[in-house]
Amino acid sequence: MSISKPVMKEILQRAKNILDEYLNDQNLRKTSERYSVLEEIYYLPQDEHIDVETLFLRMRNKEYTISRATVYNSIDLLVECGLVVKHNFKDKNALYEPALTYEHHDHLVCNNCLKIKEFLDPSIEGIKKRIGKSLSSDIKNHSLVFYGDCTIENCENLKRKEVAKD
Amino acid sequence: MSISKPVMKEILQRAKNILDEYLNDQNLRKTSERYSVLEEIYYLPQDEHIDVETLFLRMRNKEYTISRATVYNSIDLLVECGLVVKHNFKDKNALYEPALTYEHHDHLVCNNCLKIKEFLDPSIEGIKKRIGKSLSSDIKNHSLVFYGDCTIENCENLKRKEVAKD
DNA sequence: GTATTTGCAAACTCTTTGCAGCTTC
DNA sequence: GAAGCTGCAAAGAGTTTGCAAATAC
Repeated sequence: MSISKPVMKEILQRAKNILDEYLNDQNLRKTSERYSVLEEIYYLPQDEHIDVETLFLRMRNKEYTISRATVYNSIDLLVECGLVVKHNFKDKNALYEPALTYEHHDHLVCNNCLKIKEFLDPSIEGIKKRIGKSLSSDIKNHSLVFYGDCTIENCENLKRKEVAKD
Repeated sequence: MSISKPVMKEILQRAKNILDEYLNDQNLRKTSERYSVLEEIYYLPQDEHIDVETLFLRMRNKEYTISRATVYNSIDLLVECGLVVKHNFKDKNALYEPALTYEHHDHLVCNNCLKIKEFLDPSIEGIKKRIGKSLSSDIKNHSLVFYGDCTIENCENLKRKEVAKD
């Protein structure tokens, strides 16, 4: 399920090529910031998603001297050209992940520890087809999120701790 | 598919009873604001969803003298006790709808006119069961949203208009 | 009567905007 | 060199918080 480093590099290269092409087509400039943000997001391990602030701080702690505004701008551009996926999970900031790395997948969020797991179930495609037909829509993409309680593992109940009053 | 007025009243009454019970159980107070917000949300026609600001203004334009903060508080409480559902559609404010009125359903958002349609497809339950088992989670609820382009009707391309530069 | 809830305004968080200076083409 | 992009700080939008006054129990 996880991806080896050489394969990872290859995927990142593919992503950069797509970005090249997109920037060319749209007559936009190839700034180093745009490629850095792309890289940073593509280096995320599976099951990990990142918000703008964390990404900004992480890049600042490295050699980059990027600004928050540029992170926002670049990330929007990457979402637009389909290289990055944006998620709006319930009661969380917007979270981002690479679009090309892992097969298309959906998400399960634990109500207690807030951990996010990924899964894949092909029958969602059937629903998509049926509904697209019956509601006259050319369905381009979807977001499927399950919310539940971990039944095994050390689920930490972060949320409950937060809410606890004493 | 739509609900007659007498049935509507009955559903609202049922919602109020559940709220009564919840407030009793939690030792919270039965304030008129909480019931007014519930009512206002339950009066929404099908396919309509409301955000906090619109709800606040709508109530202010009626006989109510509710504050924004109270709308936020009440609505959170109603979500907690399961009477109201909160949605985080892509690039939209949080939107709310009644939980008891129509059968559980999912949503299709048009990428262009931003209209929201509702649909029902039972096979989502199968996916839920399978994934809950394989990822060891007691899945309580889900959010399924399709994003597409209307293929018929007068789809107004609101979004494209907004983005247009000339 | 006491504790909770409300209303208001101020604070906070996340995101966008305006603009001078820098970079890409 | 012109247009686009960046960085910064300030502004905006949506939401939360603190506190005095009002209300439920």
